[in-house]
Amino acid sequence: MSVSVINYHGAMSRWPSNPRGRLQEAAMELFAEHGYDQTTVAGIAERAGLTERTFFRHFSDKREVLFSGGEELRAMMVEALTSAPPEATPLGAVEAALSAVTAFFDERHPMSRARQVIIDAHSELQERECAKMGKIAEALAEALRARGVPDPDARLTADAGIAVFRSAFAQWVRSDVGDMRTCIEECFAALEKVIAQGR
Amino acid sequence: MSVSVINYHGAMSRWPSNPRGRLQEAAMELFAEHGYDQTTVAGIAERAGLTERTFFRHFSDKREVLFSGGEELRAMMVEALTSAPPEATPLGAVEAALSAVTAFFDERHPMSRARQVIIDAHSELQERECAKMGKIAEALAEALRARGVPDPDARLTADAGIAVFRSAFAQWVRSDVGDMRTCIEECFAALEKVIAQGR
DNA sequence: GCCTGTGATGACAGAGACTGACATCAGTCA
DNA sequence: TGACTGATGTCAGTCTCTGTCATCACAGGC
Repeated sequence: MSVSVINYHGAMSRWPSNPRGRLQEAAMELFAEHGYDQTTVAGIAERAGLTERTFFRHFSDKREVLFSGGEELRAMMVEALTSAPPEATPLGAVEAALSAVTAFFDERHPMSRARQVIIDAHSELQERECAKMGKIAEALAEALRARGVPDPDARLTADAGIAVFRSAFAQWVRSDVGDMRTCIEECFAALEKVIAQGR
Repeated sequence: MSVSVINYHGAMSRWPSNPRGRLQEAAMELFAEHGYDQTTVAGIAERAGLTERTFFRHFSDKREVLFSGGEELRAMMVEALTSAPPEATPLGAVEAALSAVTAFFDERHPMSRARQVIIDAHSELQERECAKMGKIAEALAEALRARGVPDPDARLTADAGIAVFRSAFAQWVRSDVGDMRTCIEECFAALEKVIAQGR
């Protein structure tokens, strides 16, 4: 293979710059065109002008190419929860964490929708998404514990927040307006309502 | 290979009876002895007196050998939710679903603990467990919709129930008494408390 | 301008998960 | 007795993922 492109140093190089991004782009395209399991890692790498081995240096496995943004999201939420005012209730702190990422989503509405279509079509990918949400919930619970909220309250509040997030995201990704903040507010209110109704 | 055992018809057979159970047992043993990723499917099959190919006829993948009980659990919960009195609140119906499986767990405390040790040691398995919980949540949400609860309430109530279940299970599996009903009741109360505290 | 890392990549081999196709065997039923 | 069925074995093959080593571009010191 012999490719010549301007790399991130502005110099000529045999290798294209931003290999991660190129791999993600190639993967999205191929998953959308032929489906997740009809796409091989070798095929993704080839379209990105790289090799299979290099793919696995950038992503721990085939699914991860669709999910590597998750760490950033988690970090934003944990940061917001941690820096919420000390007098905030556990649920208030979780609300702050959710509010902190609304802009992140609103900026990515079309991409999120395309990505969700792919995920919805393959249970392997749904599994990974579920796991990512679980990791975020665990991180939020840990951040609540650091604020002095004991278990099981910390875990329950974090899980409730993630439940709100999931419902809000489902609503947001289907809608055309793409206002994540409103979706979150509505789902928060709905959760409070169904709990207040009692059992 | 030539094995002679009394099969489930009471007759002599070349094949041991209950191949599924034998595979599950062999897998639990090997996972506990050598760890999940140090154990090969061929190794599990060999200990069960079967072949790798037969393993994959009984379980869709390597992880599933630890999780095939999940469908039973889901069915019990959906059944209980569906047959809850029509006047029950959404949260009340979900509580009925959780109550319906407490005995199931109390009967399996030592086995659940051994299984959890294995799962906690491997993120691949945690991912599958998370996905199974997600499937149950989806099934409960669907059962709530069938009772006339619209989204996002149905989804949120189901997710809240699963959050309670997860916290309760974590508490139960660590405790020595093994009273799942009490754990669920406590976590339910804790959830209601943190939500009532407001944001 | 040369020399020497250092980091990213390619090339290659191999283990292990999983699938498809076909053969075999035990039990069943006509 | 013979055909049928269901569960299994056998074998070949694809794909995911890993370890190892060679190569190349770039950076920094001399």
